[in-house]
Amino acid sequence: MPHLRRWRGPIWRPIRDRNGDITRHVLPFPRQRPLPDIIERKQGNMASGSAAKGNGANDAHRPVVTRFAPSPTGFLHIGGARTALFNWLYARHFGGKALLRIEDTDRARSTQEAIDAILDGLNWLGFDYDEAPVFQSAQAERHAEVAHKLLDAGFAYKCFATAEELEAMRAEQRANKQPMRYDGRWRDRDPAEAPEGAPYVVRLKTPTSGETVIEDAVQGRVKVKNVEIDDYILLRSDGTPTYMLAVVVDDHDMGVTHVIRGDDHLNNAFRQLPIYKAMQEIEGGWEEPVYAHIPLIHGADGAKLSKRHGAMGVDAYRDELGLLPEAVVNYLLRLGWGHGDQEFFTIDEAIEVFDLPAVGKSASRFDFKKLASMNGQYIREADDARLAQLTAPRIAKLEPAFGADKHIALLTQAMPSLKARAKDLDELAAGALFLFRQRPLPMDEKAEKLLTEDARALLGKISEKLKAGSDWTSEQLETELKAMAEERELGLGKLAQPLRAALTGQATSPGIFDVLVLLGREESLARIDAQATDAAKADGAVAN
RNA sequence: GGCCCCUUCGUCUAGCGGUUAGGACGCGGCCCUUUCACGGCUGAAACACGGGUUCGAUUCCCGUAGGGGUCACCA
Repeated sequence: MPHLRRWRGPIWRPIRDRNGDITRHVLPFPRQRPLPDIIERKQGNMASGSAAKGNGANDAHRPVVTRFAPSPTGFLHIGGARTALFNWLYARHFGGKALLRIEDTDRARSTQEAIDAILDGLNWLGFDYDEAPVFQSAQAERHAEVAHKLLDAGFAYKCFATAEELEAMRAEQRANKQPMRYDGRWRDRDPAEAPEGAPYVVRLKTPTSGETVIEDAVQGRVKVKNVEIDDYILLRSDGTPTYMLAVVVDDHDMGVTHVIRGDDHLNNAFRQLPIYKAMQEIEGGWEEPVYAHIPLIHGADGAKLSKRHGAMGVDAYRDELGLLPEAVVNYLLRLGWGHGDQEFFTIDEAIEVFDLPAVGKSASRFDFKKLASMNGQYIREADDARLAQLTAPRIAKLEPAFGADKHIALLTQAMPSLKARAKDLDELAAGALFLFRQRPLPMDEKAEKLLTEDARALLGKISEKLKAGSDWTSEQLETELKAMAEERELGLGKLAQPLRAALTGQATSPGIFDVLVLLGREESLARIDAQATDAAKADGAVAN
């Protein structure tokens, strides 16, 4: 038996900031805490002398801080949504902080539209964050500052190689089947040898011997030889920071203790660690985070989920697929993570039991069928009024006569019998449509088939009988129609199916007595009479 | 190609040396039934392969194969 809970609606939404030329987003949270709080705590840790000892298991001495760091070059897709979920759950589980950072250092590819979509998506899924989101682009000066500290302390150097030069280098490496990486040509060269005023990038001086070990909270112990890590770029020739520098600086400045992200970043961790180590040496207080690289989600065919591969924005799951956010979250939770045989979790249960050791190590495929099934379960458990609200706009698109204000009550009333038959909001809308159709009622093919001559004659009798009846209740109608079927030695189905066709224009619908009651006496009789063979038979639909 | 990661039913997963290898989605059957659903019961369906370690491997180790990720002045 599923343990379901009413989903609480969004608690926050993006708003625009008025000062400056950049439009910012602020999350109006109650949970906000001032930044100095973090800084003090971190310094306290330093003083206590508990040096960052590799990235062991969860460092109990540091309150958990996680972050979700999407780059706004596209919409929030399903893989990002799951990363966000895991980060959020982990923080909530340990009573820590969940933070959000927009990785918009690539100004050319970042768009406001994408930022809005991401915030909107997170909002829809129900994730709240403890501080206003950090915009990475706004930290550029800080990133450069760190780069210069690295430079001054000899952990980084200036590289004057031109783009053409590097391309030639790579071509040669490719030709010789050598690993393609920067060869460190400016690592030990005197900058004075560079042409006067030539542009340069700042590269990190990574260790050339030994190996780096990461105790990943999901992947376990992973080792990489340091020769594999090249001297990558920290600062571009225009002085702007690269992603590799920015993540580390921002994670440090935000006090992030647990970096939970897709395992496409696993290799990056080995490149980022040297920055922590260098900065730790330079100024201290740069404790390495715990890494948790979660496996990617693949499409149904096993290939990486991409834009053209079923990786729609989460808004499409809401708008186009008509799914409930709690179903999407629950499905995502069970992709790559398990808790015994349990399939359904309320968000509170998820917070209660979620932890990293139960995250699997292998990639998983996205299965729409299972998502749909889960969504059906959640629809059946969902509040009727809420479902009516969500369904109304979809009905309006199908039937112009539908008006939410005047029909919402009926829709809500019908919901209990409608929702057992739907897996998403579109099916709900389709199933509800007959209630709001105008006469003459359109008949689908199967309904037409049911309305034989005999059936139409029978409808006439039914009409007579029902007109004579007093109460228009489910019980009363059932009694009358069953009695009628018995009199005529017919199965109830012989009676009910033509009736259903006349009332709904379809061969399938909710229970016939429910339909009768929902439609009401007047409308029901009108629809029956429109199909019944009467004295004057005007073939087909007769408007009343 | 170098490096890194992964491998239980078709799919998502449970299992953490000894199990009739469990659950869920999907699929088949039956029941319920006025239709369609819902619900209930039930069936078919998996440890990639080869070596070790061990009294005993799905489980631990090493290979092979297959899959994935990553190698930018993108993030």
